[in-house]
Amino acid sequence: MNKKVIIQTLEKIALYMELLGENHFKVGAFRKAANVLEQDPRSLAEMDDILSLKGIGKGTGAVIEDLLEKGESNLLLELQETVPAGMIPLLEIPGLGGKRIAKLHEALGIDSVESLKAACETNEVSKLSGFGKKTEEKLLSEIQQLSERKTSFPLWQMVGLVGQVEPILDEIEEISKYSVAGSYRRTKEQSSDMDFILVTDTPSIVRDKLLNLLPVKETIAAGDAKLSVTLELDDLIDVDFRFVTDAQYASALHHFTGSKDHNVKMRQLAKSRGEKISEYGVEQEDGTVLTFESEEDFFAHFDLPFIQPNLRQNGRELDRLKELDGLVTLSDIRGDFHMHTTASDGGYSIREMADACRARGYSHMVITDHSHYLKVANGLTPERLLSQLKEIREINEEYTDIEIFSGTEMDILPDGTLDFDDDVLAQLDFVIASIHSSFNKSQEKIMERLHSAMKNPHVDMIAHPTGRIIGKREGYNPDVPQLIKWAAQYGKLLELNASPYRLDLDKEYLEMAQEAGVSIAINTDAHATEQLEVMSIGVAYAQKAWLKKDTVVNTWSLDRFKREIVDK
DNA sequence: GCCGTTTTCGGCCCGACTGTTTTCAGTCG
Repeated sequence: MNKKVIIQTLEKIALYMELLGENHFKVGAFRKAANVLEQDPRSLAEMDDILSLKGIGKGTGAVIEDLLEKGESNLLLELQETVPAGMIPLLEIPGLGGKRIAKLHEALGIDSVESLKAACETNEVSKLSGFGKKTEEKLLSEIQQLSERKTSFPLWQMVGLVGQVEPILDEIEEISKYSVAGSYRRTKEQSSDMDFILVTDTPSIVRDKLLNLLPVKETIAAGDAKLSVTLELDDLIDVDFRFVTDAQYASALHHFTGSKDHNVKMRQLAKSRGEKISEYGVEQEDGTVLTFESEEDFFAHFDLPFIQPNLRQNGRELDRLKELDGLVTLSDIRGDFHMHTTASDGGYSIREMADACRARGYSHMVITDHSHYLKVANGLTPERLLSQLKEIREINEEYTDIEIFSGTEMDILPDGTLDFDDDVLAQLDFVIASIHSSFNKSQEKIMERLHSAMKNPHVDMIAHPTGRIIGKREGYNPDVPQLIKWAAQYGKLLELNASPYRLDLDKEYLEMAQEAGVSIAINTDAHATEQLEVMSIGVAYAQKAWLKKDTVVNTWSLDRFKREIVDK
């Protein structure tokens, strides 16, 4: 038995109970128990006190004991007999929750999306009390859209979608100030929708202008406090606009930035002090509502330091306040060690990349074009690489304010060999090894390839270690914990690729790597000068993983980088 | 279902909006 199975079982039980219309606190209790296990860093074998953890009681404890003893849960088996599995997707239909689904099941025997569709079409649903004609029509249209609509948007896509809305907000003069909120503001890998806080004294005017100016496909809700719409941007996406006054802005921004768990924690804290947090401010015991100039002031009111949006995750950030000061920040970054030039598939010359890095105030950088195996990217042959090295040495002489190192992003070939011989690698300052081919081989094979790169004394770093493209492809599924062990053993760096397409390694693994004493390099993998800017996304993501300044190689001084990496 | 340094019962974060109702339940974030 492993912890994942227990967590999944508890979550499944919650799901089935929800479908039965069970009390949502009861449903929540199972979810909470799953969450408690998930948040506990220990493995199952290390947890001798599992049944006495806060949040795990008689009911959830019995499920865990069942699983430990026989590998299955009686409760889940019973639920699965009562509730047809086809009902689970019903929860994805907007407007349907546990109560209504339970009612549909009980009254009309609805047990799947298909049977719900049929019941709507024969107008049986609108005959039920609590359901009406409008609801029936809405359900039909939602079912129609169910398969067509995307439910999550990767960060790289969100950057573009948010960028399509903001210029329209800039146009509306009645909006004095605005900010994007929600999971996008928290640098989440994927978001399901977009949230904006708008400051205005005339919400109804702003609402009407938004409805006119935006590509609205459907209006979900339109009140004086909020407007919810489905927009037809590059994709169909739901967007929430909240209208607040200037005084309410900080509280609203905090509230709608979330995460939900973070907010729950903050509210519990407020409650323990006799206060009440809402999106409009902090209500005192005498009923007066305090508002704040900024989120900083809001946190300060609770004697807390500013907790930046990307750290507002599962609520445990409130227990890690001591770590806040030591986290890596963008201003700590002194260099970028993975970028391409026109020599392979980049868009700019060495000089242009160097000037862009100087403009960012970096003290050092590494040029790392692809190696010859990667034909599609015009990878460099050994000859071209060595001639580039000469060129870099010469250009480097011209600059006094930045040190340009010569490197490569070398392919690890499908058979596990490396794309350059040791005598070539020995001449370079910095060697990245990456997998760009044969993704679909067994994990064992992939690990053999990675191990062969790790063992090579000239290799300094493994780039984008899992090969994932967020929301598009999984990558090559390496055994990352093992990779981290090797990195510690052989003294190699692992990359946090800062591209919003990648964010690879994942934050969970970054935390594990830091724990194991492995140093991380945050790199943009820039193929153009403007892509050097995604460093800020990389750093924000590193903070989500609680990476300390010293863990991140990019914060090291030029001297230390030379000593511990280049001259190693 | 879980929890308790006011509690072993009665809370559990809080508010907006809609549709179906005649004052509110359900859903959502």
